Amino acid sequence: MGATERRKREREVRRESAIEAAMALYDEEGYHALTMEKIAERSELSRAALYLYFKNKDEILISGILSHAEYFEGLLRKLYDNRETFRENLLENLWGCFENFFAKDPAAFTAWQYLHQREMLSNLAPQLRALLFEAGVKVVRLQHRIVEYAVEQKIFIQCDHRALSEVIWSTFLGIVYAERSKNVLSHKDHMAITRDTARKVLAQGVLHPIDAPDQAGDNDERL
Amino acid sequence: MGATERRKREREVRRESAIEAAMALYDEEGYHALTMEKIAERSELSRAALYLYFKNKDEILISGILSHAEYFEGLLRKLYDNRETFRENLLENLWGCFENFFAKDPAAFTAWQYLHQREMLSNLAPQLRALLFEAGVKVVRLQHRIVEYAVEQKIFIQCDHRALSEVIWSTFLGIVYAERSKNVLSHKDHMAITRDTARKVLAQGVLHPIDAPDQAGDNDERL
Amino acid sequence: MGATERRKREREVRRESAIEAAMALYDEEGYHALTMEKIAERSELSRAALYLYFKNKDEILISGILSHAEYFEGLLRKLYDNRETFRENLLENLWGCFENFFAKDPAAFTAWQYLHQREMLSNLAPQLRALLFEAGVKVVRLQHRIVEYAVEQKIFIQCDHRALSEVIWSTFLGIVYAERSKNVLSHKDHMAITRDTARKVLAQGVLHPIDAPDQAGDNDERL
Amino acid sequence: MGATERRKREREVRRESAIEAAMALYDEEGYHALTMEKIAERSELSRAALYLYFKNKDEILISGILSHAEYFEGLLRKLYDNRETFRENLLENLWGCFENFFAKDPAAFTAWQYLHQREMLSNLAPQLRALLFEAGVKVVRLQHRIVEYAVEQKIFIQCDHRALSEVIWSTFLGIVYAERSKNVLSHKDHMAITRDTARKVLAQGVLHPIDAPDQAGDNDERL
DNA sequence: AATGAATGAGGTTTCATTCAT
DNA sequence: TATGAATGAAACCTCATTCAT
Repeated sequence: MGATERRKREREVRRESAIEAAMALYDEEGYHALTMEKIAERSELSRAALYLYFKNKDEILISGILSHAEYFEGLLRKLYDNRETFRENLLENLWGCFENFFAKDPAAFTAWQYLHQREMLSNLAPQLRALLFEAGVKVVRLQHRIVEYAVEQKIFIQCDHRALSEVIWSTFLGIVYAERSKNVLSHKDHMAITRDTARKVLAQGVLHPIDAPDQAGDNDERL
Repeated sequence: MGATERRKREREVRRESAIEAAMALYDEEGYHALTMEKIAERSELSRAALYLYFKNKDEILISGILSHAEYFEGLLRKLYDNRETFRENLLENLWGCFENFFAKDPAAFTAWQYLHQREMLSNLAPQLRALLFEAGVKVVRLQHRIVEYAVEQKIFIQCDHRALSEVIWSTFLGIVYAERSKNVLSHKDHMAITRDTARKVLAQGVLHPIDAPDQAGDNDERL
Repeated sequence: MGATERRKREREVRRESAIEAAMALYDEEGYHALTMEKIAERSELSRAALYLYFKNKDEILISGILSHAEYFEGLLRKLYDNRETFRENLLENLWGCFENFFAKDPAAFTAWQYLHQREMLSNLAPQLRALLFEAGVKVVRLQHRIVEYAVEQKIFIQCDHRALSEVIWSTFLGIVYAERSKNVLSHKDHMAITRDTARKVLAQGVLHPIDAPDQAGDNDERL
Repeated sequence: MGATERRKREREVRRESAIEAAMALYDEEGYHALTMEKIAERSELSRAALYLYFKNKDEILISGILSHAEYFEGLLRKLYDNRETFRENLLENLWGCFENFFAKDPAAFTAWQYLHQREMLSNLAPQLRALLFEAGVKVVRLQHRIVEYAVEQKIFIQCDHRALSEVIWSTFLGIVYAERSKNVLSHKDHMAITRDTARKVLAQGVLHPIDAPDQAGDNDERL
């Protein structure tokens, strides 16, 4: 029994190490350069062993993504459950969820988004596609409900709440992608400024102008 | 002479058709599923013929991307050259450039952004990487200069112009990526609303509040 | 343990069989007709399996050549170490080394010489080129030292020892090449006579005529 | 008529330039790296044009070789016809023929020998093989007859004349091959010494020692 | 449970040769 | 006569996955 337990634990450890390896490789070289051999080497497992823990290559990446998504879902749920407490800070905190989601594992974040793209989903095995899809729906719904509340409460500007929800997410997503291609011009140190600017711009654009006169000057404090 | 001319024209046509095929396939199945065989089949050329027009697979995609980028650069340059005319409409028009860039060939737009990602650039042949990089630098610089002007002229909010430039671009980029993954939840018809909302939010967030009291109400008209 | 050992042995056997196949094919059809498919077929391995044992095509051939070269080096070293014992028989024994080197694996001998040609070396992957080059330098040096000793000791004629060394080798090499093109005219049975004649001529040309009067008559016995 | 003549001449010029290109490439990169494209480029003809002058790739090389062989045959024939005049100088002059054959076009010489190898001959189209074979037989026969005469006349040592003929040729051939692989160790300037040594050794080994006492000292003058 | 070995399927690229003009 | 264009055939190599042990 103790032995069975230990076995299970060990199994989990190895699964985890495979996932980590896959994610790191995805981050460094991209999806199309991911090979079982590299994953095996990096995780110090044999290539064949990977098939003991995962049905196929995609499952490795997707396993990692899904557990990461659960974490994200947890963050959003907590925010939603306490929506009444946060009120004016809802945008700030939603943005914080995204940052958190990203910061915890940037590669998993990117992979999550990457695999959700139409053309990637369509290439996946149906079963994996379904899993990913479901997870996506869950977090999007949750996020929409948060924004819906904020719009109803006139905390955010008045408009279609789903659209607004997408816009907030997109702003964050765009920043991440832009950073991902910014050996092109900007400097590392510039990224922090960019993100900050994004938050500011978004706050000014999204938050309902309760006290119009104050707006311009106060932005920093609100978000 | 006519013959030589016709030959050249035909050659161009076939190059074009290969590029189109590659782009369409990229759009449908993603970079990693792109094969010479599929490109050949789709463009009704033989696999070997493709090598008459391009040195290798990546060059096909990148050729398409670069000519598309030139178009984009043209748009931005025109905007920059006429920046004094546009003034208050600079944001609207910059966003319009992005929309235009995207609308003209969504697949090429996506490929452009995709290949600019760190891990993709690093996997490219050095020569192709250089081409792509250069093209990227050009448009980014141009865009930065436009925003720089708008910030100086107090048309946009006061802040680091490069950061603001990235934010505007990121917002658009994020929208595109979000749409690209939205079999997940939203409907086609919803996308229009989302984009519109993005423009609105961005305008409110970016444009300098000249007449603070009017601001909230006027946004719709301005952008 | 036994299993690991057996695995290793099996691995060695298959490597060997691939090398043999490659060498036989080289012998029959020449370097430029060598293909992985043929090697695979002949060695009863799959094409992919060959890549388990060797990095690429050339490595197969060169592996065979190098181990063959080591054998040759061993022969030369033994001769050099016992040079004082052999003395008058040094030429005979040097020639014997060549014969031995050749006889043990004629195809490997030919391949060795073939790949050492300028134009072939320059087409090889740098790493393989280096290996081959090194091996070449080793045996040439050793051979030069043997001849150097014989010249110093006035066993061979007085002249630049490196040049003389080359000449002895060249005579043997030339015979091999000539035989290799002698479906042209001669008969198999004629080759033995030719080789014998070569030895005789070389002995008469190279050995120092200590007792001039005896020389002509004694040659046969000496070599 | 003049026109026809001119055409023919032009044709010949282009054939020649193709052959030269092929030979130069063979020399620089080896047989297996020879491509029609490279030949075309170097000879400033189009790839298709090459097929107007030659039936296939091998024919280009072989055409060059054959005309070169005719030159060699001429040299040998002259030597044979004047054998009675040359007598003691027969070896020297035979060696001279070889040197001449080689010096006039080293690449063609090497190609000649290379294609005569068993495995190369067997890969050639039958018709080309026949041509090459015939040419080979011609020169070998001639050379054998020269040596036969010298043996009969007791100018050369007494032994099977065909074997001796091969040995002389082999010595020269071996030198050429050895030089061809001598980036390995020796220096350019060393080659002259080597060749000279070869001549000396061969002379001492082959010429009949008419006046035994003189032999050792006189070698240099005789050859 | 674990893994070294094996491989079929498939990818990119090259090239001798043909053909339409 | 000359050639740009085209391609079938084949080469090298890779990799996800299976299998025997």
